[in-house]
Amino acid sequence: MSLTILRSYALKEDPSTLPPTVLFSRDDHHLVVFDAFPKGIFHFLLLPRVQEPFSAADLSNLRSLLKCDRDSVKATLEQWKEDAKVVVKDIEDEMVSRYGFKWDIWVGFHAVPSMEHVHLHIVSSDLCSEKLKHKKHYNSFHPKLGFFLHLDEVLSWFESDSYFTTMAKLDKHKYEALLKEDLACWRCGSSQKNMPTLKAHLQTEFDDLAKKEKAKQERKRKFEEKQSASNDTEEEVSKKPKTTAGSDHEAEE
DNA sequence: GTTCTAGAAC
DNA sequence: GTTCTAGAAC
Repeated sequence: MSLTILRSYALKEDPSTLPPTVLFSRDDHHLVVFDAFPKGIFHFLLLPRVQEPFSAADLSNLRSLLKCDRDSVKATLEQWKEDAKVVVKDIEDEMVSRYGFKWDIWVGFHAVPSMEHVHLHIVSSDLCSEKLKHKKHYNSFHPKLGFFLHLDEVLSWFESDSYFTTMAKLDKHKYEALLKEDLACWRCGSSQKNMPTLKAHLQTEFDDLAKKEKAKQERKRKFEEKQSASNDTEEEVSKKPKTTAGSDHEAEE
C-alpha cells in the first residue's frame, strides 16, 4: 500500500476510470472511496480533488489546509460537511436494508494521518471489522479520546481564535501519545485487557444495540397496528374521520 | 497503511 | 506453550 495512493486518486483527470471497488461516488469537487481497510462495517473516505484555491501541498493534510486562507478553509469544510451528509444518508439506507436498523456514523479526521492527502473518514460506529487489529487502529477512531477530530469539532475552531490556533498547532507527539492509551470501550467506558477482548466486547455491544433497536421497532409496529385497528373500529362505529397527526414520531433515548 | 516477528505477558 | 504487542521494514 502506497502512502500516496489517495493523492493519486485526487489528482486523476477522470476519476470515473477508478475501479468500482475503489470509487463509491464523485462530483466535480471530491471523490468518495471505499476505505481499503475498513475499521467499521461501513467506512468511506472523502477526498477533495486538487483545485483552486488550494494546491496539492495545501491539501496534504488537515494541518497544512488550516494554514490557508481562513474563510476559504471554513467554506471548504462546510462544503465537505454537506457532501458527507449525502454519504451518511446512503449508508443509513444500506444499514436499514441490510440490518433492519441504523446506528451512528462518525465524520472526522485523524489528528495525525498516516497517508498523504487530506481525507475525511466516514465510518460506522460499530467498529466491528476484521481489519481493526491493533490498539492504534481502535484508539484512532475512539470518538472521545481526542485523536479522531470530528468535523463539527474542527468547524467549531473557527468560532474562537484562541482555540483554533491552539488546536491547529498542537504537537503531533501529543496526539500520537493518545494512540497508546489503555483500551476502553467508547460506549460503556469499560476497560479492556487486550485487542481480542476489546473486539469481542465491541461485537457484544453491537449485538445488544441491534437487539434493542429491533425490539423498539417491534413495539412501534404493534403500537401502529393497534392505532390503525382502533381507528378502523371508530370509523365503523361512528364514521368519524381519523385524526392521527403526530402519532408516528419515534421516541428518542 | 500492512506485514513480519522477537520477546513480553500470561 | 500460546497469545499478544509493538517496533522495524516495506
